[in-house]
This record gives sequence, C-alpha cells and structure tokens, in this order.
Amino acid sequence: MDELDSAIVRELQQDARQTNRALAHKLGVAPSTCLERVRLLHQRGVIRGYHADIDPAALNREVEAFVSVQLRPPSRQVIEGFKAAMFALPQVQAVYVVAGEQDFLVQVSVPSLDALHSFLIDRLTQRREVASFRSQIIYDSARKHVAAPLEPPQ
Amino acid sequence: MDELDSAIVRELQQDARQTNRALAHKLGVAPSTCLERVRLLHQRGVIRGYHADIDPAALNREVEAFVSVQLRPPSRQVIEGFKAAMFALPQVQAVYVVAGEQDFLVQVSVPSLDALHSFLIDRLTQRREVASFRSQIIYDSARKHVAAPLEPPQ
DNA sequence: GCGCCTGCCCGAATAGTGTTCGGCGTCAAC
DNA sequence: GTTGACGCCGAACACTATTCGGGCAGGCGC
Repeated sequence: MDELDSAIVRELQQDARQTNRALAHKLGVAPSTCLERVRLLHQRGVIRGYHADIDPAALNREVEAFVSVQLRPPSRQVIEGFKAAMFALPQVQAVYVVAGEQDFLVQVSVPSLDALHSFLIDRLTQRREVASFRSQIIYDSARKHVAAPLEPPQ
Repeated sequence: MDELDSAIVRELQQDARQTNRALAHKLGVAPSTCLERVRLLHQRGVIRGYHADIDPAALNREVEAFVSVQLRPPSRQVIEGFKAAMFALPQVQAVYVVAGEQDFLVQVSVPSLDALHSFLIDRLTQRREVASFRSQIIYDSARKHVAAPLEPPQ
C-alpha cells in the first residue's frame, strides 16, 4: 500500500469507470503497471467492488430515515435474526449493530412518509423482539465517496 | 424509466465496471442500444457516478461510529456551518441532518478508539454550537449496494 | 566492490471493447 | 393507407484491456 496504490484507490473511488489508460496517465505510470496494481488491490481485498451511485428519487425513494431500535433480549440469536430480517426488506438500505442505548441503526428509504409509517408499524412493531424504536427522518445529507488513508499521528 | 432502464441500473449498481457488451448481452439488447440508455440515464441524473468500494481497514480506519449531535441554537446558519465544518474533516464519512431529539448524525471512521476519542474532544467538544453529543460505535454493519425501484402499493 | 537474485516497471502486440452512424421496423396519429 | 417519430440494430473504426518478454534498480551474500 504505497503512494501509487493510494493514488489508484483515490482515483477509483472518485470515478470507477475511467479507463485504465486515463488512470495510468494521471498517475504517470504505464497502463500495464496500473492494471497490475489494480488487479493486486482487488486480490488483496482492498478494492471490494465498483458500484453505480443512483439518485434515490429515480427509484421512488423520496424519504430517507434512520430508525434506531432496542431489542429484548439483546442476545446473539436475536440480534442476528433481526439483522437478517431487516436486511431482507427492500426498504432497508443498511443495518448497523451499534453500542449504546439502542442496539440497531437501520437506514431505510421509502417513497413517502406514509410508506415510512407503514414500514414502522407493519415491519418493525410486528416483531416481538423490538422493545422500542425511534425514527429520525433525514432532512439533508452529504456523503463522501472518496476516503483517504489516515495516519496514526492524527 | 422502463424495465430496461431498471435492469441497467440494477446491473451497474452491482458491478459498475462490467463491459457494455456484457451488460447488453445480459439484458438481451445490442451494445449500441445499451450504451445509449446508459448515456441517457447519466444525462437525466439517474446515474450520479461510479465509485470503487474500498475496505476501510486498508485505509487505516478500523473503528467506525455514528455521533449524534444536538446544536444550540438549531438555526440555519449554525446547522450549515456545522455541516460544512464536519464534512471537511477527513475522519467524517457522512453527515446527516435529521429530525428528532438530535439534529445531526455524523458517521466517522478512524484508526482506533483513541483516535475516536481524540476526534470527539478535539473536533466536536471544541465547537461552541455543540450542546450535546452521543457516540455509537458500530460493531457490525451490512450495506446494500443495489436498490430496486419501489412501487407505491408498498 | 562485485555478482546474483528478486521485484517492479515498461512497451509492443493481440484480442477485445467503446462509440458512431445509417438504416430498418414498429407504432400512433391522422 | 400514409406519414412521421422513435428506438433498436449491426457493421465499421478507433481505442482500450491484457499479456508477456525484457530491462532496470535495489538488496543481499560473498
């Protein structure tokens, strides 16, 4: 993971579809060198995949929210089961098992506030292991698509 | 946004680097047709970009957490300023302005628990507009990279 | 210092791909 | 039935990915 690898990772986070030649030219190396580096980054698991970023509105998902959930009992079995069940739902974008008062953070995206309400009372309240939940509608968000390596002297 | 567009979007969410020919072959259309569709999806803003998914561990980011923050006063100026300041920090992955008890949800990724602590006391506590905050360390997470269009009869 | 080995990078060659463009079929309107 | 518009197709050409043999530098043993 030298300087060249970092640069490749940065560039591909920014635009995963640029040609290998363009990438090589930007970094000042030969295309064959660049290709080999990318292949190794893949093999080492550094690059996990390439994904298109889609406008949620185009997928009829105008409303996004975080739902934090407390489970009872918070045992391994219950947590794993709940995680799998949530992840299988099409409205669910991401599931986070967290430390704190709440056990789960579930990121959902739905067509409308009505759909969010339906989701909460049909999919969440239904489940007996849900002790309590709290939903936070997302008014505005900003996500980074490119993360740089951090150094310990941070 | 017909069936073919949806299929293209689904495929490119799954693997943004597959060749246009492979994509066309999967969907049973000519490469030229497929290319034109992709171009239009871009132009319409449906496809916002293509990004490599990188293992956080490779970027020296072993610890991830959500930090929920309450601001005082929660005015537009304060919110916008805080959002911009957080987003500029390298440890911050995403910023969400949310409804509820807390005003902000900040997703951070850092090398260690120490680094998280440093971030909280150096970058967050420092700011006068931060009335209170609560951090939730992420034990486990699962994110979807492909989202399907939702229909109103959901 | 000298020679050897290893690892990395390069450039050329080939196979495969992106991209353009003229033409054709289908459908709807009139 | 005729016309126009739209979208899809396939061939052609330029460009790109990918492979592979060779060369260069750095490190190590002697």
